[in-house]
Amino acid sequence: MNATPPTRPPTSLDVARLAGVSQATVSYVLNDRPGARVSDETRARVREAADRLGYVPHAGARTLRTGRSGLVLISMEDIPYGPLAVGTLEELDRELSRRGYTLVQYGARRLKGVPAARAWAELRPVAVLAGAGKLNRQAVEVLRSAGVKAVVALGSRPSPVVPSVVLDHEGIGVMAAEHLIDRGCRSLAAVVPAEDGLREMGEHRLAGVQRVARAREIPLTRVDLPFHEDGAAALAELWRRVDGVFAYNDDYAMLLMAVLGDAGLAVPGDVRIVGCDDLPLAALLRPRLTTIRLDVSATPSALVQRLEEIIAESPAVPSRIDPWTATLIVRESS
Amino acid sequence: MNATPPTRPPTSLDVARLAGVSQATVSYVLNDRPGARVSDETRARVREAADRLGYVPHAGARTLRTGRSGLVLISMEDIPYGPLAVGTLEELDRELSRRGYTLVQYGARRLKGVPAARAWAELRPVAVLAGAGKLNRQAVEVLRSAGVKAVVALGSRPSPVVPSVVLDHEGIGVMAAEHLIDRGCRSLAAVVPAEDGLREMGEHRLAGVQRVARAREIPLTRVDLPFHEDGAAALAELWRRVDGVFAYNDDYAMLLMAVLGDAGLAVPGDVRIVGCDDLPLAALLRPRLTTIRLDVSATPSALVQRLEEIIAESPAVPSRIDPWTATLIVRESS
DNA sequence: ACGCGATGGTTATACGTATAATCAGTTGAT
DNA sequence: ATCAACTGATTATACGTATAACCATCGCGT
Repeated sequence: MNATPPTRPPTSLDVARLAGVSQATVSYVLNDRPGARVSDETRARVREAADRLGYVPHAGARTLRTGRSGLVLISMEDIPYGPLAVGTLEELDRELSRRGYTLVQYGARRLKGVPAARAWAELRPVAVLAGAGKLNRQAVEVLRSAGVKAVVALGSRPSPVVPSVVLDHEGIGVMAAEHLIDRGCRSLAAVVPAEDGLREMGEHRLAGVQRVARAREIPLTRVDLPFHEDGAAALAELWRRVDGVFAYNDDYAMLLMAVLGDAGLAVPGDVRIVGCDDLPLAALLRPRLTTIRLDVSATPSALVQRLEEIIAESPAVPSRIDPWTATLIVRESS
Repeated sequence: MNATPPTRPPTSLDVARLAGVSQATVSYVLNDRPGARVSDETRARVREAADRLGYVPHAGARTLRTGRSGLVLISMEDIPYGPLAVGTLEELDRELSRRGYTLVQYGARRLKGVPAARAWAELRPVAVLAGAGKLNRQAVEVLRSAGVKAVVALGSRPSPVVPSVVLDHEGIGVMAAEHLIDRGCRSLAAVVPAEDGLREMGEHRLAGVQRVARAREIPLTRVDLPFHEDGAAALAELWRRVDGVFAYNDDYAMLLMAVLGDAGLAVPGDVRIVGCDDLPLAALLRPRLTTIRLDVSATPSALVQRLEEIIAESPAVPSRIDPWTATLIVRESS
């Protein structure tokens, strides 16, 4: 059954023997170490031997020897999966590997705080990007003492202890609320998704709406909504008491518009609605959906450059990176 | 600026010194090695010392010593991101870590074949799950010779060389086509998304439709569609020539329904439409959308168990795992 | 003839861990 | 009183790599 007998993977010493040189020479050649004096002929012999054996260096042994791993760890759980995040991640990967780093997504979803930090620290990465929620002071300390140069928080709010990539959900809520109030709304509602992965982001967007509503003295109703027809329909009376809704995103906005239509309420006549994400589909609805578009603001190259600065200085003080900008796109639903 | 001076991370030897024992004892205690005879008192002292120092084992050194890494690598690029995949991945992670493995998503998006395999092999993982497209025979050979026990392909078609997790897009196309023809359609169209991440899956779903259409002698038009209103509207005459469309997924189906409505065509009267994914939103449209729902068929625990079998036997012959089952949900649009 | 700087390598070592092999005490059986 | 068996540790080593330090050979100017 087994195609290959369980033979040991070839090492640099095996390559050396086949090429008739010392192991050190193999290392010098394959790493193209500047300053190493090896003849072109020997270089060729070594490369040839490595090829024939299918030699692949042992990353663990290398990090053990050098003390560095070039690994950049990112925990996925706080990343909102969508074309935006996936695309950015892909470019980030490309850019990092161009500079000799290796981007690796390491779940550890169930862990946070020190246990999560210990799991990451085992790999001796050079940088860790993780949700702000799992990077408390002690966790950062664990990473630091394991030699992690850059600890960067990802989250809706900047971390008080380390540099942060801030996904500014609060700003989205602010933008939506100000628009609705400017349009004349005097009683607002804001949707918070009931789904696990979305709720937290919903809370942060809500917080933005809240801030504006309070400042301009407009009543605000929080609506915890599961993504079902029933959930929204059950709140029929609520929709009669408000004249403006921030629906969290376009999907929920479309759900709401369907329900409101069934309930005999006119959009935007009775209720104004704002979504978020600028889904192509949202522009096709009647009325066309007002939404907030998010664009990546920093090029991956700039992001990685900033990361390298952080690696170099490994600052333990907060600073802020804003990876996207929000733009209001006014259509017909508001 | 630097919070901590660049001091070396603590090693098991540091722990040993603080606890007043040998390094070997530390290893025995912290790994709970059965058969190791260490008094409870010493155990406590070692644990205490490890805690105080914030000791975290060096995964690279451990891998070097033991020859195994417990790392399970999965390449993300061929995974269609959505609630289904993300949820499955999360449970997979949980289940694997329960058994002492570490799931890691390693991009290497830009690479395929041998170069990709070399990048993965450096980490000396115990298993690699990657898109069937990047696992040619030589790549598998590289992984094998680097000690990778289980090589598993992910893709729409089973790999001819290794066990595969088959995301059966073709089956989806078959299901949609048979339904439409059974409903009386005599001229079909199938949408293939023009977006990079989706096109390939679209082609496979199309292949399923094609097979059925050919067998039942029904003409079929392939429609390469970007996700814009314009894209679909530009094909206005096309929609008059067909009476059944498989729209690739619910998003495209909704796009189509909007466009067809504007063009004065009735659904399902003039054109029948089938989507896929069973989005909650799709059930709210008028007419309600007929769709295909995908459910994970194998529990993560069963999947991991199968993976462990593969690790144990490391077979180099194809076999097949079907991670989902498809169910047709007939509503009003067909 | 001699030293001397290149040239083209080699030898030796350390990184942190797991584990086989060994050893010093202590206990218990005869 | 003696030896075997057990307890609770220690010593020594190997894993694969990178790199500092060393060494042999050669060409060449004086």
